[in-house]
Amino acid sequence: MGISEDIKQEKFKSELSKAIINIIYTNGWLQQSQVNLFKPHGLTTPQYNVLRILRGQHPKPATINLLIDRMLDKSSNASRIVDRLESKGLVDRKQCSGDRRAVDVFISSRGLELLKKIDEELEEWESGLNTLSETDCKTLSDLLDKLRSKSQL
Amino acid sequence: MGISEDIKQEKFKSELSKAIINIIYTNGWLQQSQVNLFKPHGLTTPQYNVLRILRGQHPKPATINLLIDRMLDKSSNASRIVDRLESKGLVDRKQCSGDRRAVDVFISSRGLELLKKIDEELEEWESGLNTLSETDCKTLSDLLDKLRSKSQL
DNA sequence: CATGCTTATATGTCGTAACATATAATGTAA
DNA sequence: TTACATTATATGTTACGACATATAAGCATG
Repeated sequence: MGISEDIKQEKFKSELSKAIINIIYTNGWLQQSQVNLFKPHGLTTPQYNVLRILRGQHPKPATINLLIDRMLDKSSNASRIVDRLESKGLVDRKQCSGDRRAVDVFISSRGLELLKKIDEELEEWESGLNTLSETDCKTLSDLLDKLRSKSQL
Repeated sequence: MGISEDIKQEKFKSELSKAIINIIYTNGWLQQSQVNLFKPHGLTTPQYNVLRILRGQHPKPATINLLIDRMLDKSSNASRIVDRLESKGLVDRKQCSGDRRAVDVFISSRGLELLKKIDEELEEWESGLNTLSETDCKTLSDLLDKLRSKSQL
């Protein structure tokens, strides 16, 4: 049971090409299982990530700019993601006192509760992923680092 | 230069958690560099993938259903992706003779030319990624397979 | 053949990424 | 202080994934 069976492709152009396809496929597999975890709680992955950043700041607020900085995929859509969290009552938005251009975003108590519940499930989820030893994990991380290192892209 | 520096996070909950974040980050890094390659040619990644499937069938057509089957991320949006390829003159759509519900999609000669050009660039791109040995690539693929194996997700 | 089920495709909605532009507040330099 | 650039956020557009529904054609069973 490897990538070959999973995507029903026997031959690959090279070992590198196979490894790259495997990274992309494994990423999809990971993301999908997280989506399945968030969905019953009415959250998307980006919404969960924003909530987590806000909890990291709690009880201090975060500006939209701070959210953009911290979101791994730095998009300029933080504003709309906060819109949706706000309409679900998971965050509050107030005009920033110091800078009237900026907006202070706070996680609400409902947001904190939801996050707590989800994070317990995430904990279980990760402990279900026990197929790799510590050494395996380190090797995997090192190889990924190496793949990205000093290549001319 | 590893994932720690890249995402500016020193501590991770576990080696597994670090490896997972590394997979997601590396995936983004790979996807982005492919997007940069396709963009000058006016193609998105899904559009490129559909074109490649069509070339695999050439000179036979593919139905929308076949495209859905082969697209790694099996969405039901093949129809709209073909719309966009058609409006760029890269594919042709004809009603299927045998089954009037189905549609035969063909890659056009312009589509074939474009794909040829892009694939030369992809070749160069992959050969720029020469930081991993054959053995490294195999180990990496094996570890990813192992991560996905018989876990209870 | 008529009825109903299934299949192939298309279309509509929502949330998102990526990108461009708009607006208002702030900072700066003459 | 006025004019201009910059910053923070919001909004608009396009393409997409995921999902639901619509429509038309084929199939199957009576």
